[in-house]
Amino acid sequence: MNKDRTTEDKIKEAARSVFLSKGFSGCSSREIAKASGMNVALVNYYFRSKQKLFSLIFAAAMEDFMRSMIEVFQQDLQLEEKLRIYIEKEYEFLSQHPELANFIINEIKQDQHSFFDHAEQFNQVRDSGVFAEFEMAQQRGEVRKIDILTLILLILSNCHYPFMAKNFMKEMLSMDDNSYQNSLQEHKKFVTEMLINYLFKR
Amino acid sequence: MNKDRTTEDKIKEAARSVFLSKGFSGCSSREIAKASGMNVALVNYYFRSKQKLFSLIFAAAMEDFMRSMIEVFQQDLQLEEKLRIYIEKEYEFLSQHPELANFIINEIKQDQHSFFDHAEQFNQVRDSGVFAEFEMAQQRGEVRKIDILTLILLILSNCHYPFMAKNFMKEMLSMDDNSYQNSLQEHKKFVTEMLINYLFKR
DNA sequence: TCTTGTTTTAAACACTTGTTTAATTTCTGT
DNA sequence: ACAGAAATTAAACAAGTGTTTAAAACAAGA
Repeated sequence: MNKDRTTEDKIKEAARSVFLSKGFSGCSSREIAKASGMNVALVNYYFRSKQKLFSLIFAAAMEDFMRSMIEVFQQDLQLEEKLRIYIEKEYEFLSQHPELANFIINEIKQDQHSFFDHAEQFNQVRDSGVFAEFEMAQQRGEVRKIDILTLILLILSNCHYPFMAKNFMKEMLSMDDNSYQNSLQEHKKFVTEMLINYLFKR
Repeated sequence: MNKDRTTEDKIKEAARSVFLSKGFSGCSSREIAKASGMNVALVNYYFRSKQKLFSLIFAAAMEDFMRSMIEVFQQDLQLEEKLRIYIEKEYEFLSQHPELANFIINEIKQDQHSFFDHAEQFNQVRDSGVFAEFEMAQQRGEVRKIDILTLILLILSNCHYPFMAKNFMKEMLSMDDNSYQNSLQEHKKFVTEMLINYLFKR
């Protein structure tokens, strides 16, 4: 069991929740303070500035966001299995953190002069060797010949977008939240099948 | 040749540019004024409020964003041709308006209590009859049996996400803007092939 | 109890926000 | 040239912004 959450943790949790749903420019320090039950001065007492607090939250969110990719790609598995498991994990994870994809993609886009470094997670993906692995499988004729960007885009598009465009899709098809979430479970199967069919020769 | 752009138009163009790159909450009235070479009072003189100006820009952007979908789906073509042409048009359009997908998806997401109505464009999509057409083709056994949400998601994911995640992908794969744009032209072909292969039986 | 350091608070700071005012300039038709 | 309307401006408004200050409340060890 946990001890009482400290004030610092309460603020951090509130900040995460507020930042993720509204973005850095969409909320104020006072809103975060109020959401945590504290006042503005405490936010800066513990974290020095809104920007520093945000950087903290963003870095943690980035780790979460990239975890399944890094973990699965590093495992010793057949490429096809890696893809299956990654899709499974990503849908499961994003179902529980539906705002994360939007948050990361947006804040990276806005981060004009690279305020924070996303380098570490990206390096881990590159260093996992999965790209080289894919290229070797291409040479053995096991997988379709496409470039790495296309490969990653095919995968991430179909994993991230369904969560990022939730409200857009809900309004276009007049769906409620529940049936959308449920339908995504079905969608996951089609995405998996389509990608495997397309990428792997048999 | 155009006459001189009026002040109203200058402000509207500046507003579009600023709103699209920073979002509603990411910019100020004064920033828009400055970008148009005018001052703050003029912005409200012509458009009454930041919110009203934004609604105007958003509605126009929404029309642009949905145009290819509506136009192509309404045409009298085979389903497979519709898909081919839609992907082609969407990539061409988003290449010229790379910020649009992000803008629409985000502002709809933030629009908690449905401030503006996106209903019209969505209705036009539904009224195009393309969904019923797809379901009939399913019954004739010409296309794979999947629900409409999955169909639309498969298509939009692969058309929108590559533009929405541009900076994210560029950083992950250490690419510059030029080579990314070029690679997307290749990507388009793979997406088309994959979707057609998967959806249509032959 | 007193002291020292930490945590919390209300208040203030300077600056930005969206919006409005009232005065001035520019235009237009007579 | 003049009058009335439209366009433009600088300035002001109240409210909100991120951040800091200085005092108060609290904790713990002597």
